[in-house]
Parts: sequence; C-alpha cells; structure tokens
Amino acid sequence: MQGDTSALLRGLYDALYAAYGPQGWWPGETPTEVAIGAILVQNTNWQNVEKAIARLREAGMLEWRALDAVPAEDLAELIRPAGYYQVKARRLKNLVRWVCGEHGGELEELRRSARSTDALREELLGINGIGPETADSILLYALEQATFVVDTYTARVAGRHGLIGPEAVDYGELKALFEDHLPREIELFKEYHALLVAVGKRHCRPQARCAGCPLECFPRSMSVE
DNA sequence: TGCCAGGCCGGGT
DNA sequence: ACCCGGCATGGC
Repeated sequence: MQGDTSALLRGLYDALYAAYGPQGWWPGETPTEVAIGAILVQNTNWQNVEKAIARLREAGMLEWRALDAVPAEDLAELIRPAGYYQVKARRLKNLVRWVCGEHGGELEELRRSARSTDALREELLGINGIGPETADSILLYALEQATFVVDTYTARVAGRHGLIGPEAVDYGELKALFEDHLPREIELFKEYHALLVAVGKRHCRPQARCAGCPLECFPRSMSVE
C-alpha cells in the first residue's frame, strides 16, 4: 500500500510538472525576504505581499538589524498593503527578536547550525504568530530544511483527488503523507508545494472550474472536497 | 459589487 | 477538543 501512495504522489507531481514546469518559487530573493514574506502572506494575496516587500526594500528594512531597530508602528505602516498590518507587524517583530536575539541576526548562522529540523521547527512554533504553515515555509524556503509545506491549496487538491478522506484535514497528517511517501529532497519539496499552489490557484479555488485541470483525468479524481 | 486571498490567535463552549 | 470572531488591504 505504501508503494501505491508513493506512486500516486509521484504521478501527481509528474502531471503537475508536465503542465506547469519548474516553478522556482521565491526565486532570486534572499532567505530574509522569504521569511518575511512567509508572515506577510498569511491569509493574504501574494500580490499584496509584493507591494509590502517593495516598501520594506525602499525603506532599507529587508535586514534583521534594521527591522529590530524600527518602531513597531512604523513597521506596520510600511507593510500596510499586506493587510492585517497591525498583527503582522507584531508577528514580524517576534520573528526578528528570535533571529536577532539568540541567533546573531543572520539566518545563515541558523541554517548552518547543528540543530535538527525538528528542533528549529519547535522553536519557530514557539513564536507567537508563527503556526505550522509559516514555520514550514521558513524552514523549507529560507533555512533549506527538508520539510513539507501544507496550505489550503494542498488540502483542497488532496481532498479533491482522494489523497485523503472527506474528513477535515489535519495539518500534521497531510504533511506526514507527503514526507513519508516521497524522497526527502529539499528541491522536490519546494517544487511540489509550488506546483500544488499553481494548480490550486487555477483549478481548486471555490469558483474555479475543474475543466482544463492537469489532474482532471488523474486516478480517484471524482471525490469532491 | 462582493468575494476572496499561500493563517493564526484568543476566548468561549 | 473543537468552534468562532477578529484581523485589513487590493484585485478580479
């Protein structure tokens, strides 16, 4: 049965990759930018996040020490286009405090540290404002840890195509499904998540049509949500 | 025009 | 252990 799941997940990936090609998600951006974006994107359109990041760049705020020094209310104003800007400013500050406080203000130091992925994950989850998805996004895309990111699109696609039952999706279960049945390769995890978002945006949004979905003819695709 | 976007927290049952 | 309201802007 494990082989079936592995083959299913692999086939899904191949179908998505054939349709959309490499996504190169969060390309050309520094790990710092990635980590900041992970918080700003919470329940928010990425387009809005780009505006906020552009404002941060203009202000010279894409750097941990600068973020540490700026007053929270100024930071809030800068990231306003991302929405929820008051809470996100607080959450960003919490992350900054973690990076600057005990980790020298550089993600590179963290990335090279001997800590296990699980240890880093627990630390991130201990920060107010960082939940499972934000933590895993930072781990995978900024700290180069082989951890699978689950988001609403992942859940929708998984539900739609029978990877999981009709029951409410548990983050951990879905995460484990991918991690336990795929080779634990960072690049694969990065691309897989990005491809799930790509197909999710086009075909698994509430209004989106299934027609033209590259997974349309995929096995077990008839079950809904 | 309304609905939605790559969550998470805190308080109430 | 769930369930819910709150948080906010900008694009289609």
